[in-house]
Amino acid sequence: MKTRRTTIKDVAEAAGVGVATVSRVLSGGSASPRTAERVLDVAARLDYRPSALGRNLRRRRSGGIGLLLPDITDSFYARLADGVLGCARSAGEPVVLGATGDDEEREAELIGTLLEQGVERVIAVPCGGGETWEPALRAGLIVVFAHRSVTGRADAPGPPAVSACATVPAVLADDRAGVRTALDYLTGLGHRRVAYLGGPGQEQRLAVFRRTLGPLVDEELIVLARGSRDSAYAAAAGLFQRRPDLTAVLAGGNLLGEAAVLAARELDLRVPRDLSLVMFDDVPWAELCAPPLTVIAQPAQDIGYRAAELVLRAGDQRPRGVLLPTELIVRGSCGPRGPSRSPR
Amino acid sequence: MKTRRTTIKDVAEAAGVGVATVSRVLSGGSASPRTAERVLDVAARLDYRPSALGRNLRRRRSGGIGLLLPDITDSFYARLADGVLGCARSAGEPVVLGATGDDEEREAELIGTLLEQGVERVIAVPCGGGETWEPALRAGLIVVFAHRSVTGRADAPGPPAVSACATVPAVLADDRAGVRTALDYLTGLGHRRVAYLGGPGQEQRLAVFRRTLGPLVDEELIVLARGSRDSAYAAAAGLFQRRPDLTAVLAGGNLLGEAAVLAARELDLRVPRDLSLVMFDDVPWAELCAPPLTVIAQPAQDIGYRAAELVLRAGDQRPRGVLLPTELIVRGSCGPRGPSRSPR
DNA sequence: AACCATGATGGAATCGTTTCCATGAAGACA
DNA sequence: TGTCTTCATGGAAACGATTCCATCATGGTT
Repeated sequence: MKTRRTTIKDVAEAAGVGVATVSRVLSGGSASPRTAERVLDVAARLDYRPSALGRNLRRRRSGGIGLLLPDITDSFYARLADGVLGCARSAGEPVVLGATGDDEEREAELIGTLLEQGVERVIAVPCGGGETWEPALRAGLIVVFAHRSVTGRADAPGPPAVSACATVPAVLADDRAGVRTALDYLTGLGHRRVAYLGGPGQEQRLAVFRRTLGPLVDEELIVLARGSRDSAYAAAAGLFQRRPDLTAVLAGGNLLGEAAVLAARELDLRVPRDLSLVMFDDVPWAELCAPPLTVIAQPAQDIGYRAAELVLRAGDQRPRGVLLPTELIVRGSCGPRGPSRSPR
Repeated sequence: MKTRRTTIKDVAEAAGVGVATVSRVLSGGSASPRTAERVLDVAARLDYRPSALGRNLRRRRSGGIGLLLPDITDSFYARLADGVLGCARSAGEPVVLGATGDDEEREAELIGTLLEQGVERVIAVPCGGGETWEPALRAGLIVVFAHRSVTGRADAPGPPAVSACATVPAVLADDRAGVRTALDYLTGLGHRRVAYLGGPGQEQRLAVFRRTLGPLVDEELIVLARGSRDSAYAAAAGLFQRRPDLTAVLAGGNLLGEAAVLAARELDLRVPRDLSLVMFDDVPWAELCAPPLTVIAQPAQDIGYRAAELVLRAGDQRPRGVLLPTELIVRGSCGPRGPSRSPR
């Protein structure tokens, strides 16, 4: 009993006009008011919905926005996705979601799938570098980076050629200001041994961390985890055990922050008495935590929304990038430097 | 400098065969080993990737899985989505995501978009009833419900016709057992006035709640919120103020649980001394909360994965549904019934 | 009245694939 | 050797839209 969908041809016949006319009426081309009305009427009566399949083939691209995130399970990326979804909905565009797991290979694979699908607009939190994105750009993909951007890797061999990725617009939170504010706050409280607990793709933040801390920076206090919860916990626990003299931690993401709280609790470190903690990204549970966490809020949803706006407004001269403000929200996880747990 | 993609025709020419042969070789049809090798070789050399656009048009459907969720920002749905993503990736299928906001209209709209795109396989946490889904099913959509299923609304007028939705497979957590276990636990601790804080689409749980509690049930202690955080908070705060005699709450989701904790704190109710709390859905922050929350864990990711399996395995006789186990995880948010705050 | 500009209209080509069908070659069997 | 079966193969027809282009009607201008 599967009844064939009504096609443009059906509408044309029923309205007694040619398919070209129907197409024109429906996509706002020129047509006489009388014809237009009749076509619209018939189309409505037959419940005609143009198939995106035919259109896409003809246009040699499928509408739709690709969205590549490290992990949809991470509250930050989920909110970012929500922003994209919101903007896409008002534009009537479907969103194709892919999780990269912060793995270059998987990212490349997903880009391939999108390309195959004819998706040509992508919003990505990139994990791969130029080697991943340059080919995609060459293939005609319209890309907007969100939250992170592809920086010419310092460790890349060969001449520092200007990467095509540099021309990709990026919607970023103002990490620089965020890190600075947090560090000012912590050093203002008297902390001198401040650790950084980072995740993948945080070169930018790390650089600011180093620069801001200046002579106070201690490379041993900088720890990078991979994307997973386990890895984050291991990094935090390892750091705390290795360096009992540290008095404050800046966690570069809510997963890292969670891990820090857990590890601190496990090692019987009292927050904020023994250890002050500032976390990047304000999540709902930051307030529920004991003590409530002091955080650097990032406008995750806005980032997504703006990125979607940018990627949809292709062709126009697009701004090179957008920097959205962060905000330090002081709750209860930081205190003045107490007596160090084990002074050197 | 946009260079046209290589098409099947290019490959055919370069390999000195017909396009039909290339198509056959690439999709595993019959071909002589010699030809096959040559075609494969040429295809690889030209970096040929078949365009999904052409294929989709011909097949009159685009591969891909539609995923309709109330809110990607909710940790539970995010994990569910992650499960779907995992399964879809191993099948090489793209996933089109849509957020319904638990709004029937938006859901219907999204279904329309998917249909238009030629997506014919959908995993949904439905919010609309038969009026939304029946037309979709009639249009040939292959649907699997996740987490909730469409029950014939008791309040629907007309004869209780067997809805086509009843034939849609559903992957559900064992709510019945979850609610029972939680209630047994709470009543075992001596609680008699147990409230239920619910969200949209929880008829099933609510029914079990009423049945299990039996004569103890108090309709005034049953409060339903809409999907948003604000609404959840209002519901919780309202409930706590209205009925200071209640001693335990079962929150039907992590948003509701969060709201309950917040509202309790705001009203200076001590958990678990003044108020015992059990929350549906184990989220990472449940452990970070003060006190750590006792929860009914649901296998969100599995639900997504299994649903994806089911929707991909169309045609085969599919099981009617899958019921996945829940687990009560006892932490610190429940205690014996203390002296009631204001005994009647 | 002849001519031109304008705008509505429909036929047909096109997008890149899959798949039906006809063709021809090669091998099997009597 | 003739016939029949089997199988690889390529041409061509879909699929459903958009869009180029030629045609035709209309109305205004000289």
